[in-house]
Amino acid sequence: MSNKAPRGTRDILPQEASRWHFLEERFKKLCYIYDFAEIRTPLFEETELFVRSVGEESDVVKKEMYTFKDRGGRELALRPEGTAGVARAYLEHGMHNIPQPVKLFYYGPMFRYDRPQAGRQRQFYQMGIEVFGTKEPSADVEVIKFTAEFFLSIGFKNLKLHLNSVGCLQCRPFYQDDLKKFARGKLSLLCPDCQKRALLNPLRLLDCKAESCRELMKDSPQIEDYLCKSCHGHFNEVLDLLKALNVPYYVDSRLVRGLDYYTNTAFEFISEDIGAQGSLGGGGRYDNLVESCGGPAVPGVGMAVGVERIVLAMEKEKLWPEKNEPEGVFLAIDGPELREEGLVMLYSMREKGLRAETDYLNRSLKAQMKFAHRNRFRYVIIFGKEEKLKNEVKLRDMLKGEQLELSYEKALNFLI
RNA sequence: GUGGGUGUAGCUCAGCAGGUUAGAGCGCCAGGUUGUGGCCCUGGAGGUCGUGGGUUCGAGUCCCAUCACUCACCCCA
Repeated sequence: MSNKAPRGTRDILPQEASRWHFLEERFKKLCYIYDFAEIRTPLFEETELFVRSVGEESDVVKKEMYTFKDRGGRELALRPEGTAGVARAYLEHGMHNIPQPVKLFYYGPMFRYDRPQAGRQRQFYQMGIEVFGTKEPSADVEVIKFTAEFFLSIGFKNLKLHLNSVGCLQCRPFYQDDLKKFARGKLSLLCPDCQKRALLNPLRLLDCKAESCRELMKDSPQIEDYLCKSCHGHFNEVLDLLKALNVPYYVDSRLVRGLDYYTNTAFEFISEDIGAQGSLGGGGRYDNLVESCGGPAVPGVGMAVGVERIVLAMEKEKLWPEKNEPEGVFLAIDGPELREEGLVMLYSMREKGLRAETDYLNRSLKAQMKFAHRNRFRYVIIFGKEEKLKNEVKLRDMLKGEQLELSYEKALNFLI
């Protein structure tokens, strides 16, 4: 026992939790406006689901999953991302047989065993949306536009939308091959990581951070020259629609994503000021995902945003509103013999829906006043011997510093 | 998994080159003010100096290990 939250996890204390509520509310409101319906899937799934969808060779599966065997011998894994579980649920409940597209949103914790750093934890929260059942570029745009609107609605003005197409299963292999060939010629000059990438995951060669590698890869083959006709057309239409909708974007031919299921459109919303892990959210199209989970060939497109990263970035950019105004009533009961009568008042205030609180430690009036002030109550009702004799209470406005004497009933009427 | 930085009170940090009872500010509690918050003053509570070894007459201070935090790589939200 160390009395510490496990590595890579942390507590969201009340002050921060209220910020999370704000984000959740905005997200859910937008989902309602865009007609996405909520789905809640389990926090763990069969390990195999993630292996098949996210990809056997991906880092997420190879080294970041929390896997375990339950008492029945089932191989399970805490979900490292949200899409796979939603796709599984889509299949399991035959949602491919209802009118398409099916638009779902989710919200909750994800788990990846990775070394924590700024904006990266082992348990982190994502809010995401998915559109199943259409290949149309307008669906990609729906998801991107939603994300752009979401970030705008919470105050971001400087996020960059990076956009790319990673092609499909037909055209991507040609590109990957040529990229490999290109890299092979310079293998000895590349950094050790890139030497591995050249063999295993050539697309990753494109976004190496080493300056020397960037220089070497400068003249590498470009994905856009390899996109097949349909991928090319798809991508261009996405771009046209974004233009028409005034969503600014930046075509980043080096943008690749780590989850194997992506096809065609890939995008990320990037913040400049929260350190190395600057992606606040991202997503793309996954036309082979449902099929590779053993279902029919249902196309899809979706995205997820990281709550911790958004909170971080909003702090950096000072997007959080100032402390809220004092509100509610604190009932200062001065004298233990008045407690019973006071509590009746307290609960009657709460019945009326007022934020009402009292002291539970038999503290002095002074201490109670201090507490009311610190805890941002707008009013204090003082109920002591003096008031009891006159059958009155004092109602103090903590903001104005004024107070008046009146009956409790009148005070209550004033407050509600 | 790899590398750098950091771990002293609830929080932010001092602690000089190893030397008696470990400090400050903020916060908390109480009093100054016989019932009234904010400002001011006084007092009080609160510390296994991350943990475990080692060096030394003596370790918060030096060494090693370990854990955690942090930043970066890898990768991603």
